Amino acid sequence: MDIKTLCLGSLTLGEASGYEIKKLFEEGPFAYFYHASYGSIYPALGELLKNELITMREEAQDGRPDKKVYAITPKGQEVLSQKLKKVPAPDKIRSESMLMIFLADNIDARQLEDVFDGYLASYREKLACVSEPSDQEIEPHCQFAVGFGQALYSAAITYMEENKNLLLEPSQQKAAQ
Amino acid sequence: MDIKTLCLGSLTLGEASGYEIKKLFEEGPFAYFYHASYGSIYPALGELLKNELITMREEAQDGRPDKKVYAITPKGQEVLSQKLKKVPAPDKIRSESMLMIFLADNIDARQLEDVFDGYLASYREKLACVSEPSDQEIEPHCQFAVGFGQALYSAAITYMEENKNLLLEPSQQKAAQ
DNA sequence: ACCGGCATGTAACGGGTTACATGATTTT
DNA sequence: AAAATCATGTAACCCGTTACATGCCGGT
Repeated sequence: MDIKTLCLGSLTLGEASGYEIKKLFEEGPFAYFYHASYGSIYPALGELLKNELITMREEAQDGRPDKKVYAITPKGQEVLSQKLKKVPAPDKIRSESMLMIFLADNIDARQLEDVFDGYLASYREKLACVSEPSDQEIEPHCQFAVGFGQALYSAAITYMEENKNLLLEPSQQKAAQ
Repeated sequence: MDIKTLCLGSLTLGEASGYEIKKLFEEGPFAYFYHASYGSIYPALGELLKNELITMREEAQDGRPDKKVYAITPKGQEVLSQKLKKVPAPDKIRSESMLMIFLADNIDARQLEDVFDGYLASYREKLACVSEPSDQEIEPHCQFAVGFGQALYSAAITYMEENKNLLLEPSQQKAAQ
């Protein structure tokens, strides 16, 4: 499952430009399960267009640069359906923040607190972003995805708030076993 | 933060072989925030050894192949501390399962249910794995990491169980807004 | 005057995965 | 007899990120 599939999939939700697709997975409520940079999205759209899996229409905007609006074709729909037929690969996560917390012995307390606070702040931001009411009507399965993100972020925030002491208390009291 | 840093960091927890490091991030309680394959770990260890950031000792075992046990050197400790000084990059997640759920319109109900069930099962497995009591004494910050994983997995499982209907009910009843 | 947001792209570089190769031993 | 686990390693390949390049418009 590569970025081409991601772009194709995004376009089943409606027309969009490369810029908009990027925002969807960088800032939007769906940022928690996938993301991609311009350097992969624009070339992907180029190839999809070449293979006629999508169409492109240039749209002039006032006060802003033109944009290229892409839409999926029937052929693209078919290819997408085919690509989605295989079993999904297991999740791949890479969290440097958690790695640093895990390796906390090797960093000083000051920095550890910075990492912790930054991580917590990032979750609060993500939660806020995923929680802001959308203007559009949301389909049930998108609602499911959004709610899933909310649930995860909330759990993370709560846990971090309640267990900060485990990490940052100088007197490392241990729970009696 | 690359796999070399990961290996170096792992070795601050104690000596280990490449095989053991892989298991730590593939099966162990820390599988949720990072992982790496042999194809990256073995070369990484090779380079670290070449740079004298780690040492290697071959250990014969009965009934099993020999293994190469690596340990971090003072120089390695220094390099690690240095590498951990920068601000951690934001988390990178790639969940094909959630992407498929998000694109549920493009797959048939039967497969969607398979994806859902598989995803839920994988979370249950992970939770079980992260919850099994360790034989070793755990440092507070490792405890924090383990607890974090538990909290996230639990939240995911609960959410999925309670909202399966959002995704799989044929009668897509919507909540009144 | 400058910065941030909108908008599209490219090219080099690197990093890691996948697949292959090998082999002993234990479990089924 | 086959499959799974332990154990190490290599090499090709590919995908994606980073950084660069460009430019307009609106707000401060």
